[in-house]
Formats: sequence, structure tokens, C-alpha cells
Amino acid sequence: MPLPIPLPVPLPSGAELLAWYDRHRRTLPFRRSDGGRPDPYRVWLSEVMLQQTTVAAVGPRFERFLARFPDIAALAAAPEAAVMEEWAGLGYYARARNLHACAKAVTAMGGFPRTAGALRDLPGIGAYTAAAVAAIAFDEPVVPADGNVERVVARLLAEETPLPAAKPRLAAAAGGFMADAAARARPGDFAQALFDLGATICTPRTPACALCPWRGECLAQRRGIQAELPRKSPKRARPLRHGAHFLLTDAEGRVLLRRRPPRGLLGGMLELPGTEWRAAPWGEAEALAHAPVPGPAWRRVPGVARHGFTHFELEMVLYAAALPRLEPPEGMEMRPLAEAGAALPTVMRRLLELAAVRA
DNA sequence: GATCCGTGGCA
DNA sequence: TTGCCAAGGAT
Repeated sequence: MPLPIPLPVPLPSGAELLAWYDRHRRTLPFRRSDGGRPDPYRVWLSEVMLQQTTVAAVGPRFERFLARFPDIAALAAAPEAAVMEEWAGLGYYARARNLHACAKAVTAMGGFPRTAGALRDLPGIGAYTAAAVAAIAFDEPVVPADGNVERVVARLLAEETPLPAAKPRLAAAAGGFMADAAARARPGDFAQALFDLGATICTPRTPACALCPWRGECLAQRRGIQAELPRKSPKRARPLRHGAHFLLTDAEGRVLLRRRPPRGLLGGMLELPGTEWRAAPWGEAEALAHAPVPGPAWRRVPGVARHGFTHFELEMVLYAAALPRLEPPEGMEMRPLAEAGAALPTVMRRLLELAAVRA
């Protein structure tokens, strides 16, 4: 039974932040600028896209996604493979699978739930996204605690406990803002004001405290430790893994692709056939034993392709061959080379780049 | 609580 | 070049 977490320090004024937001808020592709009621579909889509992804990366992809899936019914009716390909290059592909599943669930329910508690039960929606959608789309008085909010609050309170251990305490402290009448009157704006403050003033490295509407009310700034907060637990080093892949083309300029298993790393995405990714480099004979089809004369493409994942670094070698025509093995398919790039995750595009440079 | 899960930009 | 970081969620 968790005890309620006391707020040891009074929070600064919500009205001051909202006044700052009304003058300095960012214009963003996924944010309404006319003051009208936000569309829950667009709010949800943008929040999922923005999970661990920069605003700059999301902007164009948000517009492109909406052009292809204009409303939640269109998304729910689409094949999962089409959603995965639209997501290609954005990373964290479980988001795309969960997005599709969530669209089906919401369509079956007849619309989005309007509270954070009910939103939280949908696939791909955690505590943060539930609160963000509830606040922005439905004006529920909740405070979504993302990385920006955690950083702002950690500095306001001079919280020294490192993340992620401090997460619950920071989220609870942020929730304390809803006791402020001005903040409670505009939950969606208040949440986005905290995001904008974190993104433009209370930045990770060198915060612009002189421009902050809460300057003078921030414990970390008073103590001169604002740039050191929030503290973070040390992370593990990323090991190096090795793989070998195969680029097989036919006379019509199509390339052989394989769909990965539905869950796990790059789950459900297309790839160039290849070996597993392991600690030891692959010798040529050893690698060729994993070729997708027997017969063609494989030629090693000079050089290597590198790609960094969250928890390991990958170095790949590439073997290329051509066949006049090819019947794809079970679980594989032929795609025009020109269109394959757009459907592939970035790690696989690196191999196409390697082949193009060496061609 | 700890681990897994992508990618691009920037100091 | 390397490490850090971004509107996190699932297991």
C-alpha cells in the first residue's frame, strides 16, 4: 500500500507559466494554432509518435501519416503491414503495432475514452500518454510527466535522487500543480506549457534560467546546480555485434526481402535476409551457409555498414548476387529496389547505401 | 526494478 | 568520434 507522497516544497505559480506560454508557445505541426478543440485522434497519434522521438523528426512524418490514414477508422481498417511500412524509419516499431491495435479497439468502442484511467488500458498507452491525451484532448486536470516535466520539476525541487528511481516522486509532485486554480482551469495548455518550458528554456545541458518565468522560484537555480539535475543512474556500455546480410536482385530490379518475427527487435518489419547478430564476426564460408537461396555467385561488397541500436552496436557485412528470375522462398517476397528503401527500417537502409556506394 | 526496444541530431 | 538525449511502453 503506497503512502501518499508529501510535497516538501510549494510549487510556483501556474498563472506565471501560462502567461509565459501565451506569449512564447511553439507553433508545431501537431498542435492547433486556432485555439479550437484538439482532435483526439491527432493528439493520440502525435503523442505516440513523440515517444522518445524528437519534435523535428515527428513533424513531417505526422503529416504523411495523416494523409495516408486521415482518421481512426481508416487506420483501424488498414492492413498491419501497411501501418508498419508507414512507420518505417521512425523506430520503436512496437509503437506501430500497438497503434494499429489501439485504433481497432477504439473504433470498436465507438470512440476514445475521455479519462486517463480508461485510456491507460489501451495498447501502447502508458501513464504518460494517457495523461497527455486526457489533458490535451479532454481537459482532464492531470499532469503528464514526460522527460521535460521530470527535468523541470527535479530542478524546481532540487531533487537529488537519480532517475529512474525518482520518477514516481517527480510525477506525484507534478500532479500537485493541479491544485493551482489557474493550471486546473487549462490542463491541456498547462501540460504543453511545461513541455515548451523544458524544450526551450529548462533544457538538459545549459538551461536559459534568465528567461525562465519561474526564475527565482527554482531551488536548483538558487543553489547553482540546475545543469546537474536531474541526476541519472549510470547506463551499461553497448556491446558490438556482427551480422552478414544478402542482397539478391533479379532481372526486373527487384530485391529479395524477408519479414521479421512479429515481436522483439524490429518486430514485423522487412529486412534483407541474413545471419543472426552475434558477438563474433562472420567468416565468409560461415556466412554463406546462411544464404537465403542456393546457387548464385555471392560477391562480398567491400566495406561494412554500421548502425547503433539502443542497447548494442551492429556491424554488418554484405554479400550481393543476381539471378535472372527468382521464386521467393517461404516467408520472403520480391520488392522493386526503389520502393524497398522506403519500407525498410533504417538499419537495413544502411545496407542498401553500402551497396549503392560500391556499385 | 531492470531490460528490451530505433533513430537522428548535436556538443 | 563518442556519448547524450528525445512528448515512453511492455514485460
